[in-house]
Amino acid sequence: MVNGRTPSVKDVAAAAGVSLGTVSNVMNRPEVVSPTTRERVERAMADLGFVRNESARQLRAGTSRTLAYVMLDGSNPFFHDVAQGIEMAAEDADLSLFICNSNSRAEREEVHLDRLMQQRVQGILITPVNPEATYLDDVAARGIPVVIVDRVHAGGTFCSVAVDDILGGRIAVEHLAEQGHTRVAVIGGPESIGQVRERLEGAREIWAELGLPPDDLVYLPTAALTVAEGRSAGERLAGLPTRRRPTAAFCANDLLALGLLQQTIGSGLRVPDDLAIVGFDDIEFAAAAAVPLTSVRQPRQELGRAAAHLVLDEATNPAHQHQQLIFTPELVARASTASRIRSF
Amino acid sequence: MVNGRTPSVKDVAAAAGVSLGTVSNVMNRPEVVSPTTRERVERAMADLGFVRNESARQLRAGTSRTLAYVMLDGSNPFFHDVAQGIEMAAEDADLSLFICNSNSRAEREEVHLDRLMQQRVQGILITPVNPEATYLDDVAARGIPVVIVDRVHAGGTFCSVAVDDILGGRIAVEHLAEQGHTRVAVIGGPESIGQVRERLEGAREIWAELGLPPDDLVYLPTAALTVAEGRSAGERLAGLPTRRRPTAAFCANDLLALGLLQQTIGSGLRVPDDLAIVGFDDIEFAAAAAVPLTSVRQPRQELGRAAAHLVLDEATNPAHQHQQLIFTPELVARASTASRIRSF
DNA sequence: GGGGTTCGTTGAAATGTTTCATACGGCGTA
DNA sequence: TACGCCGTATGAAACATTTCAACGAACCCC
Repeated sequence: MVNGRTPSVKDVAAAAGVSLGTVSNVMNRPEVVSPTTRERVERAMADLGFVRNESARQLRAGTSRTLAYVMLDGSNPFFHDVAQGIEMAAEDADLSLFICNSNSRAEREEVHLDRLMQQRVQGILITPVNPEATYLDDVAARGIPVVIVDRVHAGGTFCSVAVDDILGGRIAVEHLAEQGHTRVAVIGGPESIGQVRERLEGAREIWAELGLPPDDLVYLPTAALTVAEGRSAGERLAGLPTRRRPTAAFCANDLLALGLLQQTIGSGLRVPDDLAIVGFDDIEFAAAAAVPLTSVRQPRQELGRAAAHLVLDEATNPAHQHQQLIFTPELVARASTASRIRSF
Repeated sequence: MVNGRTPSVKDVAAAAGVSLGTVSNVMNRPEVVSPTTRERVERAMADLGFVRNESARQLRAGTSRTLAYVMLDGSNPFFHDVAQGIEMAAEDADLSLFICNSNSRAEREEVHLDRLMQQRVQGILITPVNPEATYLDDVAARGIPVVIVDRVHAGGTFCSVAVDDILGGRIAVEHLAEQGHTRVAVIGGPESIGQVRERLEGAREIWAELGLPPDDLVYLPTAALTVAEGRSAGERLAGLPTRRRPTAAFCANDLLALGLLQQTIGSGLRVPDDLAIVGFDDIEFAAAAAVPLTSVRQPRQELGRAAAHLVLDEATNPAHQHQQLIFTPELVARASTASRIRSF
């Protein structure tokens, strides 16, 4: 403790009667220092309550021990599962993970990136508001490895890890068609979000391939991917004339689907009998809904883990090559789409 | 950019034809430098792509621009809402927030704290595995402000922000009793978690005060506060002989309640008619459940915000006094406990 | 025209660590 | 005995920034 100031290596060295360099060696190359002095130094550190100053270490070493993840929406559990995957990989590499949340606002994202660059983080994982934003290129240009998570960068100038969202949309709607639905709602928005665009696109693709009339795939746009917007979409759905009303809905994510589910049941309709519902992401709460939700599963933690490995490779391997990892989504069928023709 | 190295103030100074100190002034005291030189320096910074090195700044200044929150369970949305409250307060103070997750493991918590001390964060907010752990005292002893979130420290040597969990347990069970329930399950665990202990304690207290027989308050312990454990508790509940089976359940948090809700509905029983359910925390998914969940609301974001203010006060105000802030929980009644005697 | 004041800029010191070339002492070998 | 070697320990330099005392120039007032 000494006179109020937090002790430095210098204080430890003085207390142990050795030089600065030796104290540093005890911390970084314990094998080169003799057991007796090492013990003496360690005791001095304990006595003084010495804590290494990471800023000084980093300044000298030029490298930090942190990774960062800038997530798109902190209120969506999906991103926390991704973060957990990153965290595990970071832990294995003995790194800390700095988690930021842009809340889907580009200017917030930019502020975070700026700070992270100042911190000289080893690498940045990001689910960007817009993967083509030029400030992402600026970050990469400064030599900081950047990996896009849950999106693909058109230019291919970053690594990226994503799920095939078009395929995800396809299998969701194909599943509904297989259950005999011939009038289906697709719910999601805003279309400025790439994931949304592609999931809807996949839905339309397969609908056309199945030879079903385009008008029977009803698009209900939403302003965000939230539970509240899901409820509101449910109200609009209920307001449609019976002849036009879909018997099934594909939502662009699980939050929407949960909101829709709630609104539907609350208004006295039955799921799946009156309305079948498919979500996307397969967050934990999807399975836990009162009517367990059919959903398109993304390998959430795996996504994060893979992204972390890519960013570390770029940071440490001079021969690193950018790659675009695409995972395959998988339909998890649950009660919310249980067949209406069960006895067949 | 220059020769591969990232440019420093020195490079900027050379490019702008001024001294080191002037560049620093442009960044930290723009008002003292003349408009023309300032503009010249700013252009040089932009041209070179200069990014201030935060480690060096921090080393010299002795103070970081970060707060940290060590949360107890990253899979519980409650803690993310708390984090969001902290984040907003941090943003107002122009600080970054470092979020860590101990996953309820004390050794992980200790590792995080160690790293945060090395980073010289301005303050640490923590929902600890055990508020009496000695390593928390060690952190405080090194002069880093520590605030306990969602728990109260017995010794009162830290600030803390919490909700009155005993009261929360009381109002939950009182609500059920008011609805006419005379046999109630209380579900939660492990009891090593202080929040759980107190919520159960409050339940027992009010039960006794209402003069109801202790045996009719049935305790079902769980191994964790998760959805899966909630389901498992539901199975045990269903397995009880009809005469002994409670008509209502109070769960120590919403995840348990959601699991219980799902299991109950899945097994063909109706909520609230066959089983009324009260949760705790009032996370967003509580309202969004297919049968909207009655829950004891904690002011989640407010908790985080208040904690952040306390930690900042301790960091900056020499006259700081430790305080224990206790918020009052509030019952939010929804369909999962809608009265069985509605027509009265 | 000299003394004082203000404004803008400078240069050096200081922060806590790591690294690296160097020094030292003891020991085995020629 | 001289030499080289090995295992340890040392001290100084370097990292990028901030801060602060000091300095020069311009200006104002008697």
